[in-house]
Amino acid sequence: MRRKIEIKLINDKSKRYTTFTKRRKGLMKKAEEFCQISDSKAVFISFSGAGNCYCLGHPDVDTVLDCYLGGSSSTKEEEAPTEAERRIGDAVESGRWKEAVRGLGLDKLDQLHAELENITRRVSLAAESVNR
Amino acid sequence: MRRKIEIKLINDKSKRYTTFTKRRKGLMKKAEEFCQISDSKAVFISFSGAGNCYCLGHPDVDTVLDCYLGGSSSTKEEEAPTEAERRIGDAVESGRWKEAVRGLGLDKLDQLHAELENITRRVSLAAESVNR
DNA sequence: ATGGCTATTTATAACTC
DNA sequence: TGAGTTATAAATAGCCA
Repeated sequence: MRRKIEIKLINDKSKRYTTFTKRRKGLMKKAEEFCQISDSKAVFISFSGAGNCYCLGHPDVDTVLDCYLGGSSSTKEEEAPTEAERRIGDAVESGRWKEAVRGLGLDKLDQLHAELENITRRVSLAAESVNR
Repeated sequence: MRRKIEIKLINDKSKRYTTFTKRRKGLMKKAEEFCQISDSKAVFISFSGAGNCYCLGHPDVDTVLDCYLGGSSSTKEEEAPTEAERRIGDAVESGRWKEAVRGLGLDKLDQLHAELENITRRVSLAAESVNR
């Protein structure tokens, strides 16, 4: 069935798009795992032939691009939250995030589940290391 | 020999670095193949813990970054999510929610910790009850 | 297009030197 | 450390519903 293929441009348009989609999904999954497992700053951005943009970044796209482009904002501290940070912070404080979670699909929930276990562990560790 | 592993931060530093190197190589190989086979504009950039930068781009890094930075509003997902889904989905994908969490006080963290255990349990239960 | 389904290929975790 | 080895897990090319 499956055969080894040569890595060169696929000429057939529909086959190329199918492969683009399948491989992009695999690549982004691997990139996410890579970030979670090694805590590396990383970014992946891809444009389809139709011009659609697919991207992911850890801790986020802009932070990694800042590092790459030489920006000084590479070291994020607790000062000056971005719009996104403020938004999430508000959501956490108000409890509205619970509403949002209800709307997520299974794949997003899986992803969130994994992240939650990570952050739960991290929060526990951080809490233990604090004098109180 | 090889066993299935859970995707979470590897705590052991040397093991983490080994995995970082191996997975980064695999990822970059796949990214190159992806670009060659589908002629997608794509870029991958990663920073090691030591700050070393590894990157690749097709047709080249700067071209893709120009598309991303100057380009139109990026469609991160192909579906049409609700505002809530988009907000949380974006936060999960980018990892920015982790930044927001860092700004919370101890009492808020305690509260969040409890909520996380709840939602984690709920997600597990929901996942188990779904046919897949 | 979209989403499975294998038969294979490919990536890689654990191990060794 | 870094560079192989190998047994296993994961990705995916070609099909088809």
